[in-house]
Amino acid sequence: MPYTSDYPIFAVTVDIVVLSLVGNELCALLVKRGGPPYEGRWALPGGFVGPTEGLLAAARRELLEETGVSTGTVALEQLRSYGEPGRDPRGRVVSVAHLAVLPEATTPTAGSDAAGAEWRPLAQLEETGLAFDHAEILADGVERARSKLEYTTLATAFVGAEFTLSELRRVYELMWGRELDPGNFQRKVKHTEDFVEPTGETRPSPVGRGRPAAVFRAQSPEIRILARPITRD
Amino acid sequence: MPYTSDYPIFAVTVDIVVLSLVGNELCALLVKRGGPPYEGRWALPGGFVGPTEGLLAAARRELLEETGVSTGTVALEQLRSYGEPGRDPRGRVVSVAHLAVLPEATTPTAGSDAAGAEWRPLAQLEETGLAFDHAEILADGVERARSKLEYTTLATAFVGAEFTLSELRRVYELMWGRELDPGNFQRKVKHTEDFVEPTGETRPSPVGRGRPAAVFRAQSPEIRILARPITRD
DNA sequence: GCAAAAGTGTTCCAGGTACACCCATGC
DNA sequence: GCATGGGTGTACCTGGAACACTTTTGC
Repeated sequence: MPYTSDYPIFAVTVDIVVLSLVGNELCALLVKRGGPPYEGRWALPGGFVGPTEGLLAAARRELLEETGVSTGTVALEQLRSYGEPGRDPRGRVVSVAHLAVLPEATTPTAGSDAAGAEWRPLAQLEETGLAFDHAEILADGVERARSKLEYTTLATAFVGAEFTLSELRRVYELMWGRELDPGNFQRKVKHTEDFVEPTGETRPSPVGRGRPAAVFRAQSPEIRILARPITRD
Repeated sequence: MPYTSDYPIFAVTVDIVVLSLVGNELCALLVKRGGPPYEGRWALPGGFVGPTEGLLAAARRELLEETGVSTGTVALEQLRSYGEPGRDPRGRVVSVAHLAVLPEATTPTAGSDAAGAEWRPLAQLEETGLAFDHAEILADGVERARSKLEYTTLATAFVGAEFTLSELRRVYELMWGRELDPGNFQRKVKHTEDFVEPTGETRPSPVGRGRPAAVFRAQSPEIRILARPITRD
């Protein structure tokens, strides 16, 4: 009985929807629960917020512990909070969910308290496969990411520091499940201010054939609002 | 010492950014704090979430207690959560902020624990006038509302059940601080599906002169996504 | 040369903007 | 009639969609 309070007691956790495109599939970073409740089930990485720790700081710490990712440069933002009574059998727990987007290269390092962390393709998740209300949180995170591709530079968070416009287009195509016209995409992105800038380098096509592609980098490491959106429709 | 826990203890509150257009000014519903901390300062309505109460339910209850508004029909949604350590001198408090929008007609009824609730014009608020971090929360709420006017039917929440298109246009103009072309606004709104529908009535101009305006109602009481946005620029 | 990916040019069209103009009312 | 706000018509322009076409590579 280490903690006492005059107010109704809540525990506060952070859960993180970590998304990446692995191979040609949208994947979430999930951990297999090593103990009850929901032992053996997949869950979002996350954990309790420390008594003197900020919410975003807690999310950064959990992300670091689960993935080993240097979190300074990572796209990480608050998603929303989930606090229905009964969502956690251990007691009244409010979870402040966050959304993170990582480039494909990132390999999860087995975490501290997690039995194992893995990229799991969203297409293969069963409806009831996730612990707690994490399926709902994950769905909300994916929708937020799909939506932010439209009006922010979030797509650059899915690719490495240097990328071709085909790689960037692939992000949109996989996330939206829809093909985009390569020519129009190229022009649109290049003419949108504060989005990408050319490095001057070129890179041969991964399939061998075809003209080498110009290499770009994000104009800014932070995610910014685009002057004109990349429309989804 | 009525409450104990095995996990770090947090208290969870809801705070509500309640916006309305009163006269020709954007106002927030604020309460004057009747006790410490921040005694005598203006604050957002809100309070502790009950042990078995959902977050949205808590926000609804607080809104009802402060304003007497029947909350079934009100535009109310979660905004985001604020949980920096030190934001509340009483201890570690995470606040799940909500955003509500009310029509001008709404009069606040003096609340239970609030010394007094009043519509306060945002333009006249001093930077440091609000308790806690409520100035930041309020600013985030206003920005969310301004943004949601673009791509949802939120504007209808600022006016009564029946309204003219001039009244609706006034919502955009006041919130965005910019005049819109009356003719183009009219056509745009009428041709946007699932936004407004005519009642068949007309209403004389409030200033006496001029052609009477057709009366409309929201196509749906819920706030919906617009097929094509009302652009802000 | 041929296939394929990168990148450019061009045409067409929907929708927004600006603004002229007509309509319906009070005085 | 005149002022005023409601509402429609219209000409112009911008930006996106579709797609033809050129460029640069590997084989």
